[in-house]
Amino acid sequence: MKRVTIKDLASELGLSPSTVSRALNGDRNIRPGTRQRVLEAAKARGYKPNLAATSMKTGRTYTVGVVVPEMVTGYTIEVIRGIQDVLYAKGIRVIVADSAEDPVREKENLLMMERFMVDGLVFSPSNYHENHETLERLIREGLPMVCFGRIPYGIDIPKVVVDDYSKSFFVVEKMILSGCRRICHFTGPDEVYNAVERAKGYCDAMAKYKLEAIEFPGGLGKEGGYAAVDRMMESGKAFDGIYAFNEAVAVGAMTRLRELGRRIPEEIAVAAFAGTDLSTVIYPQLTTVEPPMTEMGRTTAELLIEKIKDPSVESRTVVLNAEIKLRGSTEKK
Amino acid sequence: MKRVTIKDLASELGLSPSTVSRALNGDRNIRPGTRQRVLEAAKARGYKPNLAATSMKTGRTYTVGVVVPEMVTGYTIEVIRGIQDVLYAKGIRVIVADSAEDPVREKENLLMMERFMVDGLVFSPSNYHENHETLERLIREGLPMVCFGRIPYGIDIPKVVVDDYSKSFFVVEKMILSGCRRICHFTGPDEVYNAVERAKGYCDAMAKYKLEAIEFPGGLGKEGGYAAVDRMMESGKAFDGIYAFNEAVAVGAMTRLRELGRRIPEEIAVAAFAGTDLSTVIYPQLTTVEPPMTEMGRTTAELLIEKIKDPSVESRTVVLNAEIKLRGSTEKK
DNA sequence: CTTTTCATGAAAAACGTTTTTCAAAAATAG
DNA sequence: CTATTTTTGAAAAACGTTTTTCATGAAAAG
Repeated sequence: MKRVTIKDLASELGLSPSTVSRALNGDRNIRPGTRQRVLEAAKARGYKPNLAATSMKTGRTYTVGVVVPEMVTGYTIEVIRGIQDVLYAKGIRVIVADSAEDPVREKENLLMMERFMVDGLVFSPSNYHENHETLERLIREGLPMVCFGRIPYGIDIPKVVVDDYSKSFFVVEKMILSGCRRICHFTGPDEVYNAVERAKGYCDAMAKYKLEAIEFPGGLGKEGGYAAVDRMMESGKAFDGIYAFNEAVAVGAMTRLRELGRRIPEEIAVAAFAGTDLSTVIYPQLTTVEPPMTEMGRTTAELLIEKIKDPSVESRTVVLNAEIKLRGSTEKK
Repeated sequence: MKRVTIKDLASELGLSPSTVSRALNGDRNIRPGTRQRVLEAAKARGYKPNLAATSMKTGRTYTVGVVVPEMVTGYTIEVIRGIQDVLYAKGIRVIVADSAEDPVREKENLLMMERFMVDGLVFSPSNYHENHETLERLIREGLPMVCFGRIPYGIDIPKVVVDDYSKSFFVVEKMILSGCRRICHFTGPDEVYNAVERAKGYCDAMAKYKLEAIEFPGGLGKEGGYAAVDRMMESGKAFDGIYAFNEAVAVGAMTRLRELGRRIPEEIAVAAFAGTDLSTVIYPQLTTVEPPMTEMGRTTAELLIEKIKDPSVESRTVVLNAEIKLRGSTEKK
């Protein structure tokens, strides 16, 4: 089942391949009648351009890469869907690779995207300082790149983020206003930009109300949250609230709290940044700060397209609004 | 930052491009010393083959498409990771598109993959009878294709599945043996192959113990499970067990049961097919039948590679073993 | 030595486009 | 009508590979 080429169309219509190419690409140096004939024949014969040939000629591959630190939380998936929405609509192939929170794999992924000759790259680093050389080399060599969510440190690059700091501040403040006094923070890894910002927001909110800020490392996943509860207990201090780096940590914490017979939110309230569907399927439902994931993906893709079209555009940072969703884990009835 | 080509290497080494190509591709008509020199120069100059040019010549794009009915459950993501594991290791680009359970989008996705000139396609249909014409055309035109999980009806194609029927049978039997007598089934959509199989397994298990099989439509998501509980209540019959088509349906059901004050598993036990991480973060933890997702993805990818290499191989069906995980939602302490 | 075989590498064609250059035809101006 | 401009489309080159064909020189055989 051989694919029909531009030459086939040309000989069928008694035209030259160049004329057919012109007609197909909307070049204006062509008689409307001729264009019409070509377009009809193309449709009739089911002509589909050979992307490889087009790539060869134009130097573009019509492919972009997406490298993300993980792919298992609903969070990232939603962002990816947003990216795909925009790019697929433009006929651009999207290749996603997941670094599994491992900088070594992340580097491999970046190099793979380079081998794949992507026209541009969406990158969300596993942490903010690893793989800088690779990153800088790629940018220096002219690969258009946009970051979202987690971002690297000290690199001038377009990015799409939410305001981790102030949203953290506000959600902690809400907890305080609803009666919590001894709130601790289960932090994310130090190497994650957002973790640092969220911790700052927490500390400043506590400071505003002259409350003591206490942190326990919570990591990225539920195991971390689970363990952090134990460390919290061992500290000997009494707490009536936990603000977790993310949803998974919060869920792990809640599991442990339940095992220990603590009632949520009566004895201890729980809130977290970055909620997905998971927040509403657990009980009690989790109070969260929810970034607009799909929109984030869409915006990221648009920024990238902009950058691919004109690599000299300055690196914009788009800050999207995250919504605070108060739910059962902090709201006593 | 121009990319170095085979020609650059050739002129640098005083060889012809063809010789360089030979050396790079392990052709044996070349003196070991020459090959060595070429390989070293390639490494030194950072030569990376232009994939578009290679495609052009070989007719392969080194790209495969993956079309899945949804991408939000951990289920599909894990399978995708398995697929990526295998294909990325072989330098093949993986392009994933999500049909959002919509046959119209699904068709668009299939056509998009065709435009993208994928070398092969992994396909998991949203339901078993839509888009048959497109599917059959693609296969007829020689596109290598493998299905996993959900499968289309009446099409001879390699596939990777688990034994929905017997696993359903066994898990329902376990519920019966642990004391349940009045188990109902929250079914998946009739158009999904697996839903039909799972329902059969349920019915046959009930029949074996001379128990009445009663079904309520549960759909694909938690909303369906939530609503099904209400329909179950309205039926006026008393139930002490729910076997749900999938995890999301079970979770929806459990949410509603909790609202109604029913204790799980004491008053009513719950189990479901296809568990992810979600099963263990809810309370009580959910008894599930867990297909080996990543392995499923890996096997699917291997079958596809086989089919791409030799399109004439017969269509194998690989049945993987799913594990029954008994957890708190059925096990009374 | 000559002839035959073999190893090695050069030359050139090809893949399907896009794009530049150019020539012919048509339209306009004088 | 001729001269000039504009429109239209053909021809050919190019993108970076792979692959086929061919020529050369060296080694082996006679």
